[in-house]
Amino acid sequence: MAGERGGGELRPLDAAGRPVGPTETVSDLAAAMAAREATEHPRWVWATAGAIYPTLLRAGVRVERCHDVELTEALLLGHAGRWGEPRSLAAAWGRLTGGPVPADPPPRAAAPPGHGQGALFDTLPGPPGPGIEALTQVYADQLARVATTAHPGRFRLLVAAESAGALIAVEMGAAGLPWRAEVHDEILAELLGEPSPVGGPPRRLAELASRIADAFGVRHLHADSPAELLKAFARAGVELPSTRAWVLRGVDHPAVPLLLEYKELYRIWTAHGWSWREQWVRDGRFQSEYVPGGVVSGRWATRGGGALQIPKVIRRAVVADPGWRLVVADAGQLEPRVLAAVSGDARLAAAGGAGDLYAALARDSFGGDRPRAKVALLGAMYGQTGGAAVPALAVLKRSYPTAFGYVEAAARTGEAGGLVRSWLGRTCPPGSVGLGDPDEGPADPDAAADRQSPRARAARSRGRFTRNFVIQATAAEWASTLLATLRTELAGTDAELVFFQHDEVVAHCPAEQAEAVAAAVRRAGERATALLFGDTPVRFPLDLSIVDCYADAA
DNA sequence: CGATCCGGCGCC
DNA sequence: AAAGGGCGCCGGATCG
Repeated sequence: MAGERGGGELRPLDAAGRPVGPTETVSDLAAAMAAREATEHPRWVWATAGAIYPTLLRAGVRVERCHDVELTEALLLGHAGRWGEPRSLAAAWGRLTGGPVPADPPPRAAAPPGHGQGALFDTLPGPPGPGIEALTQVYADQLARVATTAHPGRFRLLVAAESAGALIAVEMGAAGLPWRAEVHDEILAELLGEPSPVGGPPRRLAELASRIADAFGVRHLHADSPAELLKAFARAGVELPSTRAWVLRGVDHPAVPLLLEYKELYRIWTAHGWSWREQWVRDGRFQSEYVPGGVVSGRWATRGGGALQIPKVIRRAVVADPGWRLVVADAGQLEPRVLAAVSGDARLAAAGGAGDLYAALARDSFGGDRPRAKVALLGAMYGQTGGAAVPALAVLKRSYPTAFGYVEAAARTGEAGGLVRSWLGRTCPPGSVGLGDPDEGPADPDAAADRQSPRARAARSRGRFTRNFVIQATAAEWASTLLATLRTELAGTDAELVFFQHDEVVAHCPAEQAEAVAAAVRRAGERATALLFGDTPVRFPLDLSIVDCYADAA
């Protein structure tokens, strides 16, 4: 329990969360924790890693394990169908004791490196938080609540993985992703031309903008304004529902290819251009902030810099330090493999034992047509109802009824207003009642889908969400279990985890350790599979690359 | 004027 | 191949 000025309180607990010794007040919490870490390897129970671990890391203290009360509270509240209630230690304490339940503080804004980073550790001495007694009792209560879940063993794994994720997120944020500013500059110059000295669009964008205006026969056109574009197209006799790229691709007009290029480059300029680099890259590292559990499905989110949306062309700027390597691991076909494992469909599981699940599926049931097999499986997991996927979906339904039934059941539950859970017990949020606004809806009244009532459309949308949730959330669990295991595996090496994106992890390590790190990633993948699914025939192969540059990863 | 919504697109 | 699930972030448009 952290106090002011680096002091704090410590209390030893047993496995059930009962105190087994007196509370000790220390003046240097980091030092006291470091000492115990070295000798006892405890699981630290604290309100939340984000509030204390950055300070500890800065003091040179790494901890092996923790129990994150806030993240656990969120998981338990969700499981109990109480999504959205405050999750802080103080709130949990209030619910436990019948005291006040404070609202959670609003999420902090992203803090670019070197600007207000202090918010992470120089916390203003606000009102004193709940004391160590509250922490102890809430922890014991959480353990008891976990034991009452449908699958306590799985939920314990979920809590452990989520808590480990909280540690990794802080460490990864502190490490940063190796980033070569001069390479980034070269990419930008190549794509965009020279930056404008006055801060306007760079040369190639300006040229494209004027050519687009020419193509419409006007003097000026705001090419990044959808409204203006729609008007311009309308004047040219082309009525469009939107200016999305895939809509434009079907339009025959001389401005279209220019616009598509403009959109692509404009995005890079605004989202990952020079000013982005100045804001987010410091001392050769892109420093974002990772938020485990930031997405309802359990995927991580990030705050700042759009770390999970780095365009592929920009990844050339991600380069290992001299003498170091990047070990990049990507779990291929993760979501269909998850479906194979959780559904208990023996035939699909057998296909999941292959290195290429789609190919095996195609051989088994689609006459060798791999693209068709892929469309069918993706369509089943995302809830596709139209287009070319429909006949393929029928094949899937006939040949893999158990797997098909699994996602269908999740969809039906969602459509009926029910909740679904991941394999380890993460629960989807409830749908907002009355979501379907009768006024809204696509303009075209002839389209069959729009003849449905808004209520029915909302229900179908909800069904697609719950259908996907059971897969996406379980995939996130597999990935975070891998990550937690990998972190333990790497404890004795110089490797640092520097990036994690849903089903992909990047470690940065001395070249001579790269093979060992790659082997550790493989072991971590096998361990994650065994921890989640036990003795399953489904394999979860990893595409592994040892590279200098992220863009060179397979 | 700032706050918020929306269209659009990057990633998985 | 089709346009479906999850996000964060940008600029423009609009609201108060």
